Amino acid sequence: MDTDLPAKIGAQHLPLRDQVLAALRKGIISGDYPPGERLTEDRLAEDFGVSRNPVREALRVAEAEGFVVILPRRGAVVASPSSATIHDIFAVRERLEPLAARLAAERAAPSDVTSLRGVLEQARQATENQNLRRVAELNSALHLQILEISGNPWLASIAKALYLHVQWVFQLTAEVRAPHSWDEHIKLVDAISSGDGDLAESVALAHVGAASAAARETTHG
Amino acid sequence: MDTDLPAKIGAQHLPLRDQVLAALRKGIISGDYPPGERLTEDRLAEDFGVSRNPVREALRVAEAEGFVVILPRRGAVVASPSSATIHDIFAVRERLEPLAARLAAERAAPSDVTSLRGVLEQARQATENQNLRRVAELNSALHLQILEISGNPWLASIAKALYLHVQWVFQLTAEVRAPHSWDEHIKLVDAISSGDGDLAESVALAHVGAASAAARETTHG
DNA sequence: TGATTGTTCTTCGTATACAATTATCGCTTA
DNA sequence: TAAGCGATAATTGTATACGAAGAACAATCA
Repeated sequence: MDTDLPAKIGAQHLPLRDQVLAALRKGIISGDYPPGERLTEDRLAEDFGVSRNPVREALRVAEAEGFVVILPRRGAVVASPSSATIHDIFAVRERLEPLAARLAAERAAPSDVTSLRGVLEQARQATENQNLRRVAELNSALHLQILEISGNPWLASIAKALYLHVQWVFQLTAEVRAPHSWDEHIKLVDAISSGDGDLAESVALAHVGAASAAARETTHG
Repeated sequence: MDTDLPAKIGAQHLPLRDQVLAALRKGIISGDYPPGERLTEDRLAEDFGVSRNPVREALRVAEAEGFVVILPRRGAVVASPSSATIHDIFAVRERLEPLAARLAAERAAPSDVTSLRGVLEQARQATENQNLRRVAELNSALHLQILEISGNPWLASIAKALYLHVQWVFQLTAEVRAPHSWDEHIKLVDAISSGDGDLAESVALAHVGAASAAARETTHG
């Protein structure tokens, strides 16, 4: 109800509900709010220093996005992504990310390719410096950028949401695959910059497939 | 605030926000709230006989689902699905519905197959009776049922949302393709009941592809 | 032990208030 | 008449309070 708000949430000019939603997503993905944790409206309102109204609106959207489960009259709890869930998500990603790669290959402007190669280069450096956190960030950035380049907002938005959930689960277990997935990323960017949609699609499929297999091992193998 | 609420929204025991969301979706898809229409909170609150709070929560979710666009400090307007949008949606559906068909073929229980064939039979009768509205309903039911049978909730939820948008756009233009799409539906159910995932996937791809082509013709051809 | 009751916590919805912003409309002026 | 300007109205964004209903859990009683 007073000035501790910007400190905790950031002094943007976005509606509070959006700031709360962003903070909530971040808190959940980071493990700050672990799966199963009860999220009472009062508690979140206090955590973020806002009233209950923006919290409630943020919770509804978080539910639609699959981050929380709301039981009527009982409130919200952080969702518990099971291995079944992660398997289901990968099944969808295996269809969508190859499509995104194909579209990206067909539509990428030279500046897009330059930008993708920039990410690859930064990742190479981060790998040399053993900065795994940074490598993971760049991994994410690369995928999201390809989604944007695809030029299909529905595809981008859906795949992005799925990708967020994958990040969430992997952060909770422990990402191991990052290092050698970069060979695949290089091939993927090469395919996109070549403009060969078929090639980009098949490389992306192999890439997501490998990630999916690794996920299976990590989560219940 | 008084007793005109259950009359307009239905006396379910769901939270009002969910009832409002359902009514809002329905109003938008039916064309009751046409694209571009301003949806002020007070107006919706009056329409549904509730206060602003449940309306606001419903609007946030409707925005996440792509039915309305919310401009900060300026309120919500019904989204305007352009031909670009519908093209983008079909591009995604062409990947997801075949996957759903494959999974359904691989997992369908005998009761599922019976249920699907029941829908087909009802559709045959409705077609004989020239009941086009009913045919459209059954069309929708068949697709949604296959999504359920796929057993992948993420896939089902995403594809369902996309399908709703397709229905919306087609209702606004005028569905013509319904009659001869039922040959394809029969083939699809046959493929699913045969348990042949490859076949089901390719039939579904052809089916969505045909719908996509028809959509292109209708919307800007 | 097992069923019932009662207490407490929380959500859900309503109502209200008010600041900030945006839209509207009439008025002035060129 | 057309354009620009300013006052006014309408709407959102946020906060707060309150009552009702439901769920969980403990205490009571048969």
